[in-house]
Amino acid sequence: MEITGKQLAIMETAEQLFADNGYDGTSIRDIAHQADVNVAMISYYFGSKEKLLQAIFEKRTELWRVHLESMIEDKSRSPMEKMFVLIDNYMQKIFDQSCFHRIMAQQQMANQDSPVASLILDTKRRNQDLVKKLVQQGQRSGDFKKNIDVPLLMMTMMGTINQLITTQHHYRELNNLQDLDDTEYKKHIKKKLSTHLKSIFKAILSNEE
Amino acid sequence: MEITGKQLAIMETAEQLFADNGYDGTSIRDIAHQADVNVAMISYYFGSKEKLLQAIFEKRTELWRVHLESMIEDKSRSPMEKMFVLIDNYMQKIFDQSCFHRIMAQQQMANQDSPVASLILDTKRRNQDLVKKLVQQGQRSGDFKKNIDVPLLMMTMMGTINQLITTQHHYRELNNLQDLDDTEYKKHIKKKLSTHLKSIFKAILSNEE
DNA sequence: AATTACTAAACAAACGTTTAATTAATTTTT
DNA sequence: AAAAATTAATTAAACGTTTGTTTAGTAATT
Repeated sequence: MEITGKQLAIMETAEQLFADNGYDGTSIRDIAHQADVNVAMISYYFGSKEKLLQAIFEKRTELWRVHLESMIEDKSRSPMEKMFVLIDNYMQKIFDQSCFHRIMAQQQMANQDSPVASLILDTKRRNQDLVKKLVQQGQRSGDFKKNIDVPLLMMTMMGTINQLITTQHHYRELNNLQDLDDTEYKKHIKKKLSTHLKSIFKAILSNEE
Repeated sequence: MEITGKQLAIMETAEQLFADNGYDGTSIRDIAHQADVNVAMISYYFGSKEKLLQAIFEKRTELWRVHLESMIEDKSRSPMEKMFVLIDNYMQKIFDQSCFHRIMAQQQMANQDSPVASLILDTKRRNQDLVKKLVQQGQRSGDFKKNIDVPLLMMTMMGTINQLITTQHHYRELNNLQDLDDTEYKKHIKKKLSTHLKSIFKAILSNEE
């Protein structure tokens, strides 16, 4: 099924509204109005509200996987370098798709099983396996320590970035950065966060005494 | 206003349902049914659905503040020890009130200003100020490094714990820990997380080369 | 006797979805 | 290439539920 302009407009509008007001806090009429389409078009194109959410998830999770796999198998970088690339890639992805990421955060918080819930779990499982592979590479080459808790490491990376993305508006106010414009602010916080995470990873992973 | 048994039942039920299904995903009738009270009682006692949420927030944020303040002024502990106590206290609090914490997470994710939104922001600002104070103590005594980004440090602590709490059910499955019973599992993960966070904090804060 | 706690029923508004009718685009037939 | 037939896109209105809240009346407590 090819995606027309109108379908894309619906999906993008829905993404923003779901992120800001939650899935249940957003009505079909809200979306239709903001995307400037008739209410019936959403059922017509996607079938239902939930299937619209699914469509958004499928579109967003499509490309991410392949990217990660090839990066890990890259022979030209050291394990620690790869880990740093991973951090920057993950950050970039989430900054670029912050609305979608916020939807994902609220969906995985909900304690109910839905089509998207299992989609999220699958993605996470795959990602964790890949990172585990990368950690093992580093351990074999002697670059990394022996006892690494991969799930906890992932939790720190994802959790820290997540915390920043989900509470951006708070962070800015808490640190008196309102005078910076949006792009300036984003650049600033990205640089800071990247350095921060890398130093944490180095401290946890690195074998130097 | 004193809280009767029935009001408490409503608040506790609401807390769990809000956490599991989201605020908008939970209806007044859901709460009334599960708490075994008449639908009208919720409006009668709390005024509205939103005021019920506010009541839950006020009850939960009441005691936390005083506790933190006295802990930081404690002269018998070193700055690093205090930081470790802070980590354990924060973890304990969130584990004990995981439902409430999940509600808070979804509320601070929403990009809209509500009574609870400003309540959250206030609490965060206060907490961050207190931690900043503690960091300065450590810097004056020479225990901590000079350049510490307090907001980022907080983000890592809260983010990591948050990530664990909001995705507990995932974590358990991802690490094949289903055979452990609930209390056993909680004990296990708490111990792990505590060590993990402390080693991160030590790496970031400590002045030893 | 008067206030408080509680209930079942009703309220209007909003919800996601469907229907039936109309317009636009595409394909088939002349 | 023009006309007719067919399919797809779009609309306004209506559907039946569910939503949060209120009302008017009853039972319990003070």
